[in-house]
Amino acid sequence: MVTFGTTPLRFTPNTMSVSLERITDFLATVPLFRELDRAAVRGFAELTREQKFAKNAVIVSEGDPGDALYVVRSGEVKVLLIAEDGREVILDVLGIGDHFGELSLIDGRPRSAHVVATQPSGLLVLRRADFRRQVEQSPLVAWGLMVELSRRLRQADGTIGSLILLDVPGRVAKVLLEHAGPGEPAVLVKQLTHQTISQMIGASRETVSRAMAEFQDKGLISVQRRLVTIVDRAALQARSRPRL
Amino acid sequence: MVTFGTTPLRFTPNTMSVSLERITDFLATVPLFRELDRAAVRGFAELTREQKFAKNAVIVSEGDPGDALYVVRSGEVKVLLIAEDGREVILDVLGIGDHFGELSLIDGRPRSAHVVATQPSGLLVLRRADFRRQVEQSPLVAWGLMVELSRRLRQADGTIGSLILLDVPGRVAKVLLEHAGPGEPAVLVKQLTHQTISQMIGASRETVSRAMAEFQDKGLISVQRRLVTIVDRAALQARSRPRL
DNA sequence: ATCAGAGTGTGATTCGAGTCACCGCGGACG
DNA sequence: CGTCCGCGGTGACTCGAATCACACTCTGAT
Repeated sequence: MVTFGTTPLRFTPNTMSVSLERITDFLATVPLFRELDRAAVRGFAELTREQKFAKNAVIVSEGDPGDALYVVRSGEVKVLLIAEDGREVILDVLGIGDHFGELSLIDGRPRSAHVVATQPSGLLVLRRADFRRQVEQSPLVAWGLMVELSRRLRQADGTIGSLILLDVPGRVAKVLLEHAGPGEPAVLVKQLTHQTISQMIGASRETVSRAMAEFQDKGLISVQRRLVTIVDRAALQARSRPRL
Repeated sequence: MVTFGTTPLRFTPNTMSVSLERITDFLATVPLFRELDRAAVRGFAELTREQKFAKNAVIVSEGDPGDALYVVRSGEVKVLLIAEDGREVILDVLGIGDHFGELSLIDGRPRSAHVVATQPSGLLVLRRADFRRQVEQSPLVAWGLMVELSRRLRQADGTIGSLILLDVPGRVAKVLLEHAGPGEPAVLVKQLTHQTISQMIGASRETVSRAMAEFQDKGLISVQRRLVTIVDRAALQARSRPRL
C-alpha cells in the first residue's frame, strides 16, 4: 500500500526530486503500475513530464501519429469520435489515475479517437521509446497493460451489447450504475450532463431527459442540484437488463 | 513463408511428431506468434491439444471460469452475447488462424461471451498455466498479444461508433466492406446470411434484406447463389460513412 | 425425385426515439 | 447586479426500423 497525500519520509535535496517523489507516489496508485516496486515506478516517473491543458483543449486528434501515453493527474478528459456532420460519440470519460494513448504506442497506428479536456487538466506524458523500453524490460508492466486492455475490451463489448439490446432508458440506467459510487443510496462519481450521457449512449438529449424524469418519478433516483443519487439500485439494474 | 497444406520436408519418426510439426507450421502463420522463431513456436505447439467441435456445439459459455486459449485450426466459430429473451448479438465471426479466450487468461475473470461453432471445427487448446509461463518468458509473445488486443479494441470502438452514427444500410455496407477480399470486384471472404449480418449490426433480418436489395438495384453489389460481390467499393464506402 | 428446413423478398402496421420549437432556471462573469 | 448562456423540461410531429404475416427459393438429405 502506498501512502498517498502524506509527505514521504525521505530525504529530498531539491524541488526537482520532491516533485519526482510526488509523481512516483501518484503513479503508484495507478492500476497499470500497481504491481511494481517503488524503484520501478520511480523509473517511470523520471521519464515523465507534466503538461497542462485548458478546458476544451484538444489533447490528441484522430488520425494523428501517436507517440505518447498520457496519465491523467488532475482534471478530466473525454475520448470521442467526431462524425463529418459534427455529431460526437463519447467513448469514455477519464478521471484522475486513468490513462490513454497506449494503443498507438503498442501497434504504431494512428490515434483512433480524439481526446479533449473537459476540465483544466494536468497530464503526465510518456514518450513511446521510453515506454516501450520499460515494458520490454519489465514483464509486470506488460502484464498490467494487458489486464487494462482486457478490461477495456470487456467494457467495449458490453457497450456494443447494450446499444443493440437495450432501449434508451435501459442504456441511461446502465450508465448511471457504471458511474455510481459504493453503498446505497450511492452518489455518482462524476457530474454528467444529459448532453454528455446522450453522447455516450447514442441517444438525443431530450430522450435522456425524459428517461431520467421517469426514473425520478418512480423513485429510482433523486437529483439535487445536478447531483444524481441512486435510490433503488436493484430497480435500476432491472431496467438495465434486456426485456422488461 | 510457411508451406501450408503441403507435407513438410522433414524427418518424422512417428505420427506424434508429424502432428507436432504440422501444428508448428500452422501456429507460425498466426499473427500472435508471427515474431517468434520456430523453436519458440514449437514450444507452444507442444503445449497444445486439438479438440473437435460439431456445428452448433458450445465451446465456451458466458460466465464460465475461463482457463484456456483457443486457436481455430479449421472451421468457423462465432462469439456472441445472448440476452435473457433469447436475442443474440454476434460480436465476431472467427475463422482459421483466429483465436479467442485470452481475456480470461489475462485477467482471470469469467468468460465475457459465448462461443459457438458455426461449422464443424478443430480448435487448438492452450491451458492458462502453460500460456502464462510462455508469455512471461517471452516479451515477444506479450507484445504480440498486446498488438492483437489493440486491434480488437480499435475495432470495438469503431463498431460502437457505427452503431451510433450509421443507419442500418450504412452498417450493412460497413460489414460487407470489412469482409471483402482484395481487388475490385471483390468477393466476400465469408458466407454471411442476412440473419447473421443482422445480429452483427443490431438490426432485423428484414431490414438487412431490404438494404441489400437496394445495394443490388443500384449496382453496388451483386449476389449470385448467396455469394456477394462488391462491384462499386467507393459507393459502398460512401454509404458506410455518416451523413448521406 | 421429393420433401423439409433454412434462407430470402416484400407488404402492412406499429412504435420508439429523433427532431423541432419553445420555455424556465441558475450560475458564471463582465 | 444584471444579463447571458449552458443546462434541463416538455409538447407536437415525423420517420426509420421493428414486427407481423406470408409466399417463394434454394439446398441437402433420404
